[in-house]
Amino acid sequence: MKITSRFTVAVHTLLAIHRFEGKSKTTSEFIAKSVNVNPVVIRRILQMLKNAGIVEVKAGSGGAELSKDPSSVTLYDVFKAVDSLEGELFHFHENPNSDCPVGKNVHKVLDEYLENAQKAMENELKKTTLSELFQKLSGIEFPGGKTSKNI
Amino acid sequence: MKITSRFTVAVHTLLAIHRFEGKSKTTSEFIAKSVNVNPVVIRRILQMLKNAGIVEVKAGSGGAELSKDPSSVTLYDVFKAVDSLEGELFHFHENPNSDCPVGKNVHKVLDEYLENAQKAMENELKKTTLSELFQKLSGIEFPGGKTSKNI
DNA sequence: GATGTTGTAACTATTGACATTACAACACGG
DNA sequence: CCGTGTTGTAATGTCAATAGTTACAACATC
Repeated sequence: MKITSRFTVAVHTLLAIHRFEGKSKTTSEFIAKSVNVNPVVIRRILQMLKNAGIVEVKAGSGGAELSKDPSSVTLYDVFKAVDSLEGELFHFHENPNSDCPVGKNVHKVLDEYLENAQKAMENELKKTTLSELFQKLSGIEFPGGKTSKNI
Repeated sequence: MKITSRFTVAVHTLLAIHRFEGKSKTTSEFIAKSVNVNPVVIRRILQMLKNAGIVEVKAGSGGAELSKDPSSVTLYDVFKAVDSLEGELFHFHENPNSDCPVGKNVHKVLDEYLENAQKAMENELKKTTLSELFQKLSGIEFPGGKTSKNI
């Protein structure tokens, strides 16, 4: 039923990369401690985010940073980068019986509505950018209105 | 990543119950042949649909029928009946480190957007009723505009 | 070159969906 | 009221996918 935790881990990772920019080197091990998973899981996700052009990862020297303006990266972009293995949210049963009028036509009847539902979800994710999330985190951490730079 | 096939199987089942009303006894075995799964899978799903008040199942004599006006049952109702085990579409990683400013606040930052995305999907499912699906199937089977009653 | 990190493969553990078998409970026709 | 066919449900097996873990070569920087 559920969408992989890779998605929330990826967002957490991006929040951490931004939050600790200039303060700590955001290695896979550092991020892994914040998320509370194995560092290899973070490396795999960083790799996917890199392939999507969202982050740069520094092999050897260590650490990762954003490679795009966070106001141009939406939750949908992150979702697609790490979690859209097959692209289909709903799982249709495999072999409806084409000798039955229902089995023969069930895809024609249903597919349209399933696609629309998935798109509605994705469009909602498109509404939120990373910079909004960064600001929201900042607002929670520093209710006085300061940014994390002002510690 | 995917939502269980129980959902599409349930819709298929409801389509079959309606399509063969008065023509064939829609036993779990009959429906199972159309869907192409084990009859027990259908019985379990019929049970869930029964618990949701969507169908009546006749123990002993066999067969199932709708127990609600199909124009009052939406895809969302079916979805909730069979697939909403925990209610959460997204899977948040379990134990973000509360000693880290990101881990401590990641739920406060993200939850709202995840809920909205799920609701957007669910609201889209609420737009479609069973009677629309029945009509659409009929339109595909009988492009001349007749209903299945006119075979 | 020493050190620390990434990139990635290989293997394991765990979970969940679904298939399958089995059988008691039940309804109805004869 | 018994035989037949069906449902209701438990128990078990199978399989795929996620995620955890170990291991190590490739790499960058001092």
